[in-house]
Amino acid sequence: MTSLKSDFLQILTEREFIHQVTDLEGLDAKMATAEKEGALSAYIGFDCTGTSLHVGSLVQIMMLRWLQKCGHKPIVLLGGGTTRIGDPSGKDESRRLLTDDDIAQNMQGIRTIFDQFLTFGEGPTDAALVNNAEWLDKLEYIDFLREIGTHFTINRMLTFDSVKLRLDREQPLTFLEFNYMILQAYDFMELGKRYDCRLQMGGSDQWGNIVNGMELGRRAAGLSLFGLTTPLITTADGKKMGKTADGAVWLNEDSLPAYNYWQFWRNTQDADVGKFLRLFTELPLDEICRLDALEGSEINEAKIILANEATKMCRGETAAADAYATAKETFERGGAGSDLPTVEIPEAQLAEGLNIVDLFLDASLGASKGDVRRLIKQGGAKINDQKVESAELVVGKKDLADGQIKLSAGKKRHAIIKIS
RNA sequence: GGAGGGGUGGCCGAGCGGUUAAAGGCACCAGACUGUAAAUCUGGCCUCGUAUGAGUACACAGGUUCGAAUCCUGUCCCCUCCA
Repeated sequence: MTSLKSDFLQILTEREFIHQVTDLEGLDAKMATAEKEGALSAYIGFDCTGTSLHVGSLVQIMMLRWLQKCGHKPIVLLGGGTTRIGDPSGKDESRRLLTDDDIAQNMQGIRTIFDQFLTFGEGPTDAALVNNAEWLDKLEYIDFLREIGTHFTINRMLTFDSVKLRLDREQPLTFLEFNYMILQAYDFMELGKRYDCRLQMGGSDQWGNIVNGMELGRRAAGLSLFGLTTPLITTADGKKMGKTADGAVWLNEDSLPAYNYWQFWRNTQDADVGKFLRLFTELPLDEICRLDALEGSEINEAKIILANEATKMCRGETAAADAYATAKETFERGGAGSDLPTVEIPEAQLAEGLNIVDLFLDASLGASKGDVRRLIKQGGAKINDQKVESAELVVGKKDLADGQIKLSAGKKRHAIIKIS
């Protein structure tokens, strides 16, 4: 592999962040100069379709973080404007339109995530958070068409995957959605003009959109722009990363408690440990190399480090430490750590006695009564680490140990019952 | 506009009058083995009931029949071919 002159691209390459780059040498030269003489600005756009982002966006966020570390300026572009349209890329049907209130609320949630990963401010390498509604909402239709629309041919737009997918399947693609790519291209140009932003990064599905933006920037504003995409991150068994059966792995504490976030990383399969350490932690590569080489049960050490590092970055030092302590207490000593999900029930109710099945349901350790009964029948239900033998069991105050009751469903799911 | 095919459980997909809560696969849950891996094996996987059982369910609404996912009628949606 050729060695790169810029720290940023060197790191990204070594850690396997890069899928495609429009002009690697050109960009490398530019970044290398910028690293000596002043920051280069680069941006990644994020949709505001939910109140949080999930692990799928973490690769992009990590790139922005590295960018900042290497002395450049990361720009987080929130799609306050474009989310009003909805990106058709990779979707075979239209999404329902979000209301402006939804979008505003989603932006609020997403913003807090970036505060964890980046340093914002006014300085040359401080991150900036920009909302594309700032310029998109103000567009005048005819002016826009004359200024921007002339640079796009329908012939070319029809060749884009996002469009082709719909047309091939005879799924409707509305004119509204058809415009998405133009607006994203316009974003890039606008950021180039306003913030001297030269590089757009994104997932591999954004390649087309990014290239469009570069071309528009060149034609309409004479800017020389660059694009870079990351590969789609999959797990060793070929699944899209970050989607578990219970749903997405969210980055916001409100959507997913730190303990669960930690557990997600801790449960990484062996084959993915090295890859994840490279992408989602900032440990030095030789350290990662050492950890990745661990075999047998020793690799668990690497998984713990992965979980600690990833959680620290996303949720902060304390949250990571608590999650780790709880995991240690629960799994290594068979106790009950304080970070486990806790449910409070009134003292009177417990004094009367509660059926074990209902208790499990209250603690969200089962989907239905039948589900909990099955669990008990198969020997997966435990109360204070004692196997529950019968679904008839009535739980009362006598079961309190240290003022709480520990329930377990299988080896990994635990909950604490406390008196309110 | 014309002709044909189809809509089944989280997904894929069999069934085409009774033995069908519905084969098989995937996903998921538990157990065993382990390392809170992976792979494998075992059991489970609509709801309620300890259970014999009951209630819902095969796009939707009606009908035929002792009995319907299976037959008929209407409605909605999808696909393929022709114009």
